Amino acid sequence: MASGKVYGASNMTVLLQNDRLPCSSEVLESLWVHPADPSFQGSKSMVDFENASSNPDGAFFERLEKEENIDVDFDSCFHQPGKKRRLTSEQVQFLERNFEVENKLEPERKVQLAKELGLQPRQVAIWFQNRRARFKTKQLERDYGTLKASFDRLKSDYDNLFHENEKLKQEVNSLKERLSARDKEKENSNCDKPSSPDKDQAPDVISNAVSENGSKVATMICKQEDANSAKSDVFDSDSPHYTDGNHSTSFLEPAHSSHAFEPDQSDFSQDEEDNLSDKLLTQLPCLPKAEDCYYDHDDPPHNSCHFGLPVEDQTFCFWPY
DNA sequence: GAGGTAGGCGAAGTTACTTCA
DNA sequence: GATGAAGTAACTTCGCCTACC
Repeated sequence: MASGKVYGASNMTVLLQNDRLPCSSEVLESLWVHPADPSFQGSKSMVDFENASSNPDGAFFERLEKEENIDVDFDSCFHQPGKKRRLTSEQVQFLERNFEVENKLEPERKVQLAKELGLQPRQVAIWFQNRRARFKTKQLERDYGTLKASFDRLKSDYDNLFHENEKLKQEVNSLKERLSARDKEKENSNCDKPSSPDKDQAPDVISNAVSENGSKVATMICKQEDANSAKSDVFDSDSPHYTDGNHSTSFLEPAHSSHAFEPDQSDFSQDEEDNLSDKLLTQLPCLPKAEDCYYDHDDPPHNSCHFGLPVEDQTFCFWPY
């Protein structure tokens, strides 16, 4: 008999742990019937010590003392608070099946289960309490995993967009430098030839620049849109969608916060951006006007990824309109 | 009907023990 | 065999609800 085997009775449980018990383990071992045993029948699976002890003449324990020639210390045998009495795998499986059906325990069901398992109703209640606690812990772990995966995905998206944004800023700076160099060159030539101003010169520069980088500029516009949508994906604890009772889905919903991702303007002022953008836009008929980039909130384009953000919330707006 | 009390239950946290690597 | 970590039965405390007086 392995130590720690469970001996349950309707009014007491006994832990056999080698030499810890003052009464004979062999005696108790012989009294125990494993639930898998053919003789296992409901509450008969365990010794009914309550009935035994309630025997009018105390025959059970008298017999125990006689046959084993031992001094049965009832209290020390059966009232050992804090001693662990592992449930058998059959008992656990039975309880698990019942837990799947209903994780709460009505009094009648508790008594019924206790009867069928040969346990005390209190043991059944405690098992259900602990099982609910374990279930909750597992559920929290699952929720955490889901949230973390979502966070990692968003963070990865943000990092990609951030780096792309940095690259595009560098390209804009480079275009600016070329433009100012060309302007200077033009001024010098104007000094030499005051009549014959070439009004199309600057646009040509832009056009050339655009022809070289046109696809990238267009990409820039789209990416700004993406940035806005990515921004709106960030968790917002103030979001009305987040409630204790319904947090399982809200974390995937867009948060309408305008300050989650602030554009980095440390190395490229908004005024500079605006000026350049004005120049670019006035010379780029191929690009849509800014107002055309935004849509009526009630009728967003199908391919849009704005999540219905109001225009004023779109902090990545690249040019004035 | 309002207020006090006892009992039951569940959640959360803890303790003590078992099992296993 | 000793040991630490993980699992778990049982306990404690607290809050809430209900029945009863």
